Amino acid sequence: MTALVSAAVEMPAGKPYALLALANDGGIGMDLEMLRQHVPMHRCKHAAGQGIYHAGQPFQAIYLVHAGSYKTCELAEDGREQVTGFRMRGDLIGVESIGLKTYSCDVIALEDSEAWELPYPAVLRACLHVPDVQARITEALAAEVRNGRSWMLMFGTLAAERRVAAFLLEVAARYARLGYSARHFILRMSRIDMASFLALKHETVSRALSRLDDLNYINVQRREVRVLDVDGLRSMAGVAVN
Amino acid sequence: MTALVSAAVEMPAGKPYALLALANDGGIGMDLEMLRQHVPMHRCKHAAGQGIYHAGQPFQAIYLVHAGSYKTCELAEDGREQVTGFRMRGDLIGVESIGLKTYSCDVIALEDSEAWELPYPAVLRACLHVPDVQARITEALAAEVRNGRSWMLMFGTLAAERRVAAFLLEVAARYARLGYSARHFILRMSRIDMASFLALKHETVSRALSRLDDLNYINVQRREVRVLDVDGLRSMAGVAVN
DNA sequence: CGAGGGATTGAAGAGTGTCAAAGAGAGTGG
DNA sequence: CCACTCTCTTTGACACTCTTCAATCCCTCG
Repeated sequence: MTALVSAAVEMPAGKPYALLALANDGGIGMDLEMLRQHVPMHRCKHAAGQGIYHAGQPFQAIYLVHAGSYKTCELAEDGREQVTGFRMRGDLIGVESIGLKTYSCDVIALEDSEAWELPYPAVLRACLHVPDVQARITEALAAEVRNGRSWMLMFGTLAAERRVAAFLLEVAARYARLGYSARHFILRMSRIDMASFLALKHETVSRALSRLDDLNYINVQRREVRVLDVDGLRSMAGVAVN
Repeated sequence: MTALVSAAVEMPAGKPYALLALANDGGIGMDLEMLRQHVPMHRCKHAAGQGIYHAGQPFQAIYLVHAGSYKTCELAEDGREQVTGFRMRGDLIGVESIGLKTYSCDVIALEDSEAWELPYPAVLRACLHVPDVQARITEALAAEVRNGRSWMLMFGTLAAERRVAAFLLEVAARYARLGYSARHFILRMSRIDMASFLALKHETVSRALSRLDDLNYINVQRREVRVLDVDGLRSMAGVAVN
């Protein structure tokens, strides 16, 4: 059973990709090979739970997720913690710290994952030699700002259940964009991480998922999700059903 | 009384400034005069309630707030609405829409205000001729991403009262950065806008302010705020008091 | 096989939201 | 200049969602 599921949703990490995508805002086209000529890319593997970088460490590079998935975490002085996003294949990590001496957040692998390290000085040099690199980064950052604001809209206007529905639709859309099934997938993050991101408690998330299951909008068993009624989810998330 | 207050907190809009600051992340230094040589800046006045631009209109320019204040609003397909930020003198507006054909949100004046329009094609040209312009915009965008994430941390981890306390401290800090009093200021936005931004209802914001008043952390009368106990506010907002 | 973390579910309580009413200012028109 | 209107704000009472605390179950990993 578990093996079957894995086969159905496993990511073909070896498949080459030519898009540099960021967050949830569609692919940002850039010729990876051209970039590679100017920027030495180091492959970095991370075990589940391991960090790419932590807040306070010197900012030296940005990262491109190659396989697996990561969470970004914001930390407060008094110990409060907040998951601010999840990154998967094609997402850029670390751009939020551009302009700072040190990284502003933590990035932690949710599973065994791999990211490519792009030393920032080399990226800056590439901006001068490779057309569009600078513009792409700018647009990617703008997309990330928009992304954050659309999550604000969700937090501010949707109740718990609807928030969870919106989250599932977003996850499904991201899988679809990567070429995987939007109808059947495995959540990479724990209920606790999901709850933190959604500004809820993990029990509330669990209950919301159970209720979506009861409504036959989805079928959920621990981290495995099957979407049964996309329109039901959409109307719940406040998205036009057409 | 009202006149006295106005005098105490009025903004000397005529005072020239040499910093291009964005959002809440400190000033981004840039030589405005040098920029002006390459970018024609049109002064745009907006009456209270009037919009600079609305979601869906063609993206043609970014704006630099010169006087007054604005709110940015995100809109959902089903009519839900969310205030995502407040902008004041020195803040850049419109950068979130870079890379799009149309603006992604609404920007509305909270009072009679003035913004300088910077046509985006001219800004792009300036990037080629004026050193650092591109880098400044990139860093400003990165700062905006960080800013959004720190608000996420606040939403996700602070209860209503503490959220309001954090908001007041942030407003105070912004006034201080502009050279005004951090101890005595006028909120430019309605309780409803404040509540939307904080993901609360306006009655809850009103009650939270009343309670902060009862605790003698602040003194509030409609939109006029006096900060009496900064440390009290800070500890409530989860910020180190030292 | 046991240990431990993650997930689910229940019951009770706190914190916000909702609904309603009333007061205070600002702006308008007579 | 004053009365009037309208919006914004405040406050109360009550309802309800979400959180808290707790117990149980399940899966994974050593």
